[in-house]
Amino acid sequence: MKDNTKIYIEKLRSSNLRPTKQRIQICQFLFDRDKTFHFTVEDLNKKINLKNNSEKISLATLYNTVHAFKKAGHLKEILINNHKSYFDTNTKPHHHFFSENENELTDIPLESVHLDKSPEAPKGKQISQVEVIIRLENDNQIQKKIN
Amino acid sequence: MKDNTKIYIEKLRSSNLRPTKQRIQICQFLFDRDKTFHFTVEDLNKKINLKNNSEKISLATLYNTVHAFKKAGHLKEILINNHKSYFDTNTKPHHHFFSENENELTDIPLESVHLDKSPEAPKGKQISQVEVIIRLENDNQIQKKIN
DNA sequence: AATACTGTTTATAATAATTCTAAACTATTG
DNA sequence: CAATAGTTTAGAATTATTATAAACAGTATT
Repeated sequence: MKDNTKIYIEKLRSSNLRPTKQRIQICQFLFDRDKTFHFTVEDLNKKINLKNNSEKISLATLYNTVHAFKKAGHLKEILINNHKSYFDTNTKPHHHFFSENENELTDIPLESVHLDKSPEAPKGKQISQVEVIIRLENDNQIQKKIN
Repeated sequence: MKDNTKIYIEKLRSSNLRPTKQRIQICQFLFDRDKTFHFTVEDLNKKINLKNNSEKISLATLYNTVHAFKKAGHLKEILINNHKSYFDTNTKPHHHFFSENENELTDIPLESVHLDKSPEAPKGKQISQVEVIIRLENDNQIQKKIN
């Protein structure tokens, strides 16, 4: 079991965030993974405070930290439906599937979407981001059986 | 001053909605316009109840009605940021600019955006909608003056 | 037109996600 | 180690929305 503490302390320092024990713990929870992790703050609260037998991290701290990480570019906020914000450990630009039935986000790799036509920004504005959300619903069409 | 009342009564009836005076009034407010109208329910509440010297329409009714209209296909819900739902009188599929500074939506006509590559839906799912949100920020780059 | 039926409106309470507040605490700097 | 400035915390406040249940209003039936 390797200890990434130093790495996260560095990561935090370089973002002008003091490496407190809460932040380090959150880093480990969020970033010690192979796969991208999608979550709401409420998710994070449940999971990080259930899993850990150590002291609880307050909800306010989770909000603060997640926003600080977002500001620092370590998390991307994905602005989706139903008055919930989803956060994503994958900060590279990418697009999303959104399953309306499960209320769940999945990444779409950047390279499997391409826009060959897009409007210019209005005067005084510049494009800061282009986001494609492909909404999915359960396939309940009549299935054509072949056999 | 033409009276669209009958048209709206028909519209409501054909959507299985009783033509109540509140609903007719909301129809007139929303649909007696040339341009597309983007609004939140809170917006609608302020505007419809300020403008009118007639009796106030309760917030709950505005929520009910807006959702009923959405269900009936007369409004489109656009799921944007900050736990706010914007509604749009333009129900044709189209895309949006979202100005981060003003927190404001603008339509992008369908034909000025085109995807020439998009992923397939996962098994058991079908694509219900593709939405492109182009986020804008104020252009505060150094302006190159030409004269 | 009176009746009953059912959908609708309303004020208010409830919920959910998030932000604010102010006091206690902790990392950093000198 | 003391001063200071950033951080955490519980709890209150806020915002958008939905639920509730009583009063009300269209509609259909007679």
